[in-house]
Amino acid sequence: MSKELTRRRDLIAATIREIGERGTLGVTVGQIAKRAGVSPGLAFHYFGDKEALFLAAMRTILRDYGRDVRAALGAASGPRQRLDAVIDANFADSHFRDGAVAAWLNFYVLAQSSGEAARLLALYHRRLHSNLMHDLRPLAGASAESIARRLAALIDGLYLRFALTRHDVDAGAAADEVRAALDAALVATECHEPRRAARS
Amino acid sequence: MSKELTRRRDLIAATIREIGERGTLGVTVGQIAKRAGVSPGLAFHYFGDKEALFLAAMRTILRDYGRDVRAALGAASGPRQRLDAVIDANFADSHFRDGAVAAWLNFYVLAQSSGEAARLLALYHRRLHSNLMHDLRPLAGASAESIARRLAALIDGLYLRFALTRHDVDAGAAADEVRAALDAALVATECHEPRRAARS
DNA sequence: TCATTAATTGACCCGTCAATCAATTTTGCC
DNA sequence: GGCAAAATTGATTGACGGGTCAATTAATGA
Repeated sequence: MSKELTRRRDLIAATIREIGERGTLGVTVGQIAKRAGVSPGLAFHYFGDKEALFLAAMRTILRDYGRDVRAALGAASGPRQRLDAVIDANFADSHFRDGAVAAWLNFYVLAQSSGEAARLLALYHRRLHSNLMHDLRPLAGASAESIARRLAALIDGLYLRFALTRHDVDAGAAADEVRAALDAALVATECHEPRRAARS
Repeated sequence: MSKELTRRRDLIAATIREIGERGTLGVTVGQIAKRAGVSPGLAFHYFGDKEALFLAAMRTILRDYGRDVRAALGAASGPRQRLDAVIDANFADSHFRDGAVAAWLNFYVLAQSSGEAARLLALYHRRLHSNLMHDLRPLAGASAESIARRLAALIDGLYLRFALTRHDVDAGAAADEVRAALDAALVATECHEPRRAARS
């Protein structure tokens, strides 16, 4: 039984690394199995088919992400610190390591045609949104909803850009950009009522 | 000779639609050719291989995007109006129509392993950035650079989210979000350091 | 020790698909 | 009409990859 868990873990890790290396979900199950030091048949034995293996890998990535966020929140106190923690967690090294980036990109593609992938993606969206809302509400009141939407999209967009720009992937800089946007949004709501958005 | 142009156009249109329908670059050249009302061989005759066909399709999408932006800018006057125009153009219907969304997602995946795709993507990034900078400089001065980076990422992130969320793809709402972010950024810079109007 | 079960292998099947190419049709031209 | 060049076909090839499965090996335990 613990043998099975080990195998599953190994295969999932191999899936992420292999996709990360080749950049595409078009890697073969054989390549993944080989990297896991296992025969191709075993991957099918444990996961059924290739898509299920990939989705298991994404579930692992999302679980790790959730763990990181929770850990960061645990060490923070007060709305602003907690928001910073969420932002930092979204650009933690673990999200750029291995093949997480490539996995995410392929995940987006798959989410268009796979109901399960779409479900998982929606889960991520909901989690991020509710994490932001929790600490944005006390700071921005009625504007919280709109700010949360913007921050979430900004996080995704920055992740995309930083991930796809070969040269220097400095995750810290991305987190700073989000913080700057958050500052601007908060200052703006305090300073003066935005005409188009909700009032604070 | 104009026959060739017609064929190329048809094949490119078919590529975008086919990818849009299936969601993946994993469509076969045969399917694309069939949709274009042409034999598979012809696609290879004109484009060489599948990747070249797809990149030609992306070049078309980017060219259309550039055209939209230029048209919108032509009808605008003053920095703020021009920024609004750029933002609107980025969420014009044409970017969501057909298979543009699916093409973009697969383009991101390909940009990881194809130099040409990466080059094209960088071109898009540069264009967007310089469009934003042109009219942000007079409005935000020294903050322009950072605001432009944030707006560009926000645009990408919102596009992703709106594209991947089946239910309500209201592009206008996305544009409003970007405008709200722009307002906040400008208000924030004004509040922070009440400054004289710009240099350019 | 040996029998039973679980884990694992890897050869194999079968469909698929990118790419080729010889053959055929169409076009353009005199 | 008739001829050369261009356009187009679609059958074919060769490789490849997902998934299966019968056979083999390891673990368990009495």
